[in-house]
Amino acid sequence: MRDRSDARRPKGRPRSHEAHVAILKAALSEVHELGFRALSIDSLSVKSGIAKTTIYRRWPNKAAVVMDAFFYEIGPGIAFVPCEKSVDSIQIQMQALAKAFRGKFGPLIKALLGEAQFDPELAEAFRDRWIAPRREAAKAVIRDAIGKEELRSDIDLDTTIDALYGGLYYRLLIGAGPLSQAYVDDLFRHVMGGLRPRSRKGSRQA
Amino acid sequence: MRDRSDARRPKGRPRSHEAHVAILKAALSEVHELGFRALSIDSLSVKSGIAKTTIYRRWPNKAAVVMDAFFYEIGPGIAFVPCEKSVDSIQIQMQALAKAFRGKFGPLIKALLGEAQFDPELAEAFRDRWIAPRREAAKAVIRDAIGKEELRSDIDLDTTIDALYGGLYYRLLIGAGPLSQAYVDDLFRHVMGGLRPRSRKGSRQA
DNA sequence: ACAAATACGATACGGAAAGGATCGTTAAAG
DNA sequence: CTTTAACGATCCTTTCCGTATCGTATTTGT
Repeated sequence: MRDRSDARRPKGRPRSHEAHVAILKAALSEVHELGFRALSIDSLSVKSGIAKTTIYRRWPNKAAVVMDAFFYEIGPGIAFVPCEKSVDSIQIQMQALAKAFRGKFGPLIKALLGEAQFDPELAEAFRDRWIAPRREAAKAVIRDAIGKEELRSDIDLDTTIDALYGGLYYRLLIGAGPLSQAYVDDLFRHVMGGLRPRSRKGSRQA
Repeated sequence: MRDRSDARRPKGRPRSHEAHVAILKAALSEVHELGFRALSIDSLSVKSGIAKTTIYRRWPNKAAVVMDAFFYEIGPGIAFVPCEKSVDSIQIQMQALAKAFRGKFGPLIKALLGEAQFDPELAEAFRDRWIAPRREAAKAVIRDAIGKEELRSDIDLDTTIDALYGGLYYRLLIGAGPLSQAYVDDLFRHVMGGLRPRSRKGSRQA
């Protein structure tokens, strides 16, 4: 009996999906209750009831497990909701991201980014799977906003994103102040001021 | 014989300054050559010739050692140089910081900030010793700039700093693009646009 | 000169965790 | 019923952490 998928199943015993999910769930509960540092492959093995060797067959280290667990839990993630004014869509998404940072995903993202400072593969995976898709979505919204003349036409998309979101990650990682709703609005307003087209000519920069 | 310092020396054998410096130098060479993760108290002990017990008498863990080593090496750090236009002073300082990030201090700061995600005491020390002094200096310059009407008078100092520097730390820690000179100028211009006083009235935000 | 206080070096120890190796068992395909 | 590959159980080595012990060295106070 073959699977209905087009790629036919390889020969031997297939990997257990139950085991996969059990490990991810164990990773989530451990990382939320005890934190990333206290989590170990050994503890995951005990908690999930899956042998340590099996975990090592699938992931190279605990950071990779937690990364998968993170995406397993967050699913499609924080998306942009369309608004009449595209800049509103950006602001709302920034608030949603900040809210996620304040909630249970904050410590998780902090841990993954912290660990990524020592693990190039983890860093690349984080960029590819978390950062890049959101940046692409943001670019589309910014392009829309430029098209509607809500933003200046001469801005650089990547720099714009960095200016808007840099402060959020800065506060998350450095903790120089709360990631409150008011702060996000402040940050948005401060940066936005320079991104809008000048309503009058003059005041050109050097 | 008592020291010339006003606070009289305590009774017993004083701590060895040579040992102190030897450990910091060993920490620097290890962290630059092998990286933070490969460094251990044991390896520091071997490299410096100082007993492990002595190291533990002075620092709680390797992160604290590396933190002290970092400040030992960077000394007064990256300061603001006065300019005729205060905003130029900010831009120059941002370039200097980015240059430090690109150089040998980049990996060091990455490691300290990465580790700080798991070590609240380290995070606090990093904020108090690295972040806070620079933010204070930046605030003084921004106040000057506001006084000279190079910047709007209604901006918030903290938010302004976050908007300007958030992108730099974002790129350092997430690595979504190079920290090039051109990037820093771009970031500065993008954010600055909204921080300058409007030369004409109108275009007020909601 | 001598006692008290304290740092230093050497050594040993127990524990946690990483990461790999072995091997008998189990679930699929042909 | 054979082949293939995953699984679970177990063992192992290595590294590092952090602490404890103890004899030695250096300083202050009397």
